[in-house]
Amino acid sequence: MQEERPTRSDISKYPLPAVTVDVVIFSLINRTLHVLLVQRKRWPFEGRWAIPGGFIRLDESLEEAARRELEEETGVRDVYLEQLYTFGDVQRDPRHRVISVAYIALVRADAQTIRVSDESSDVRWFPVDNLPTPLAFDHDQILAYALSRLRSKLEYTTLAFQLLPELFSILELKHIYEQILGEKLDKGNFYRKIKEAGILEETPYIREGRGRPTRLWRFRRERAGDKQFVFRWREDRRD
Amino acid sequence: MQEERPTRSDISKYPLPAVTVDVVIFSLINRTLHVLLVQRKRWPFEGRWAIPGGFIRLDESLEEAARRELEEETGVRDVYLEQLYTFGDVQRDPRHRVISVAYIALVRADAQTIRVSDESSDVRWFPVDNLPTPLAFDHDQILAYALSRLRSKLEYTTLAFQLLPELFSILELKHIYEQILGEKLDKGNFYRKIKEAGILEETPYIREGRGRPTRLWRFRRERAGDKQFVFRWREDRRD
DNA sequence: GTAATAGTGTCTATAAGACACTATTGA
DNA sequence: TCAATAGTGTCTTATAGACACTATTAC
Repeated sequence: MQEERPTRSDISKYPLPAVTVDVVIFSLINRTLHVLLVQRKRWPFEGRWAIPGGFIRLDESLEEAARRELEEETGVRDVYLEQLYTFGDVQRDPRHRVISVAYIALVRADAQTIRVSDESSDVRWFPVDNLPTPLAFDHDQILAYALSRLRSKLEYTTLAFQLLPELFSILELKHIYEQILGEKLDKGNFYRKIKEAGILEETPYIREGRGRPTRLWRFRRERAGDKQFVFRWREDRRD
Repeated sequence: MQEERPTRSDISKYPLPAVTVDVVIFSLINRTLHVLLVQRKRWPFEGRWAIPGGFIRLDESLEEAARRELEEETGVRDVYLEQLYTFGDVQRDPRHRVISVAYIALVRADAQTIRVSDESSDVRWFPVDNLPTPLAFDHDQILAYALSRLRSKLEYTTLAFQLLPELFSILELKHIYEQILGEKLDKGNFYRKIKEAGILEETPYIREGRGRPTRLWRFRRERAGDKQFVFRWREDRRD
């Protein structure tokens, strides 16, 4: 397929790749981090599970395409959405040259309803530590990268709040951090640090449970946008 | 342009966007951070400066395309290259729908030679704090993002070494950090921290200058890959 | 009382920042 | 000698981590 390098003025003369948007959708289900996958009906990789996605339309931006996919799969709007990476190996789709712009979405616990599209035979949430591997295409790689990005961003952003309901206890928040980071955190240090950060707002609500009732808190959105906010747990991060 | 959502099986029936790879090429020239820009010959944005880039070929991966662009513009191979972000707003190119996968490249000081292609009337290095704005397309935005990524990654990676020659003094390294971070660093603290990090290897070489001669060091590549290496200067980063 | 969960206090080791000091060259 | 640049030492303060302790509920 050797050819003269096309200039920007004669786009239409040259063969074009297809562009898809794939969305790795995370949510917390039963206090465990899950990811939404769809099962493929058709060749190639029929029967295998895949990250939901689809072709981009010419009249929508990449992020609009990602939001559309997300809503088609989960019926959810207004979620946290972030571009992850663009995957473009020549052979990643056996049919055509397909370049995939991958996004990460965080869906609030319990907010989601799942729809099954006509392209996939099933749609299901999987715990991230028990995935139906191997996935279709290069989706194992995409998902692994999404998880690693999630872990590292958790340490210096308020991303964890995107997974929680409006009101939550501090120990629930700690539990999310432990889920995503995959390690135990010290309770006292967590209390200290989250309170010093000043990003939580106390509410008058109390939730009763088995032991001592727990205070509920709310995320202070206005503070999260402050320039200096960092909530770091470990020093050894590298994206 | 409403249409039925295409499935992965009938790619060819639907209109496709074009995909380009743009490479933001940084280098240190006279101890100052510069970026390589090309001046456009043709409509649109003729006369304006732009980030070098070009269309992707169907037989090369995204990174291969970026390396090819880089070599076409600078003649340089074996440089640090990292995918930055994919820009896909509908109206970013007035002629067609064009999706651009942007890369960052770091070219060693003094290694580069510039070539002028037939598409641009001029190619030139610009100091990052004195750019010929506005640039063509959405390239102001791409460049601003590239700079911010460079700044934040500098704090937790060994990226700065990619800009230095094989042998360098510790104060030269400090100078790069200051250039990219845009702030002064304490000399004593810099010496302490860089030495404790264990990523520099002393060489027997000494360079003479105006004042006291200075010891030259080498970057220990093997240590840079170690799992725990971090070289952080500030705590307030956010990508 | 005990089990269960929520929440606080405190000690210590380490790292960051400020900044003063010493060292080695050329003119 | 001084100017110029290279390099070291030390004090203070902020923070992370470990971990023991107290608090409030149901039974």
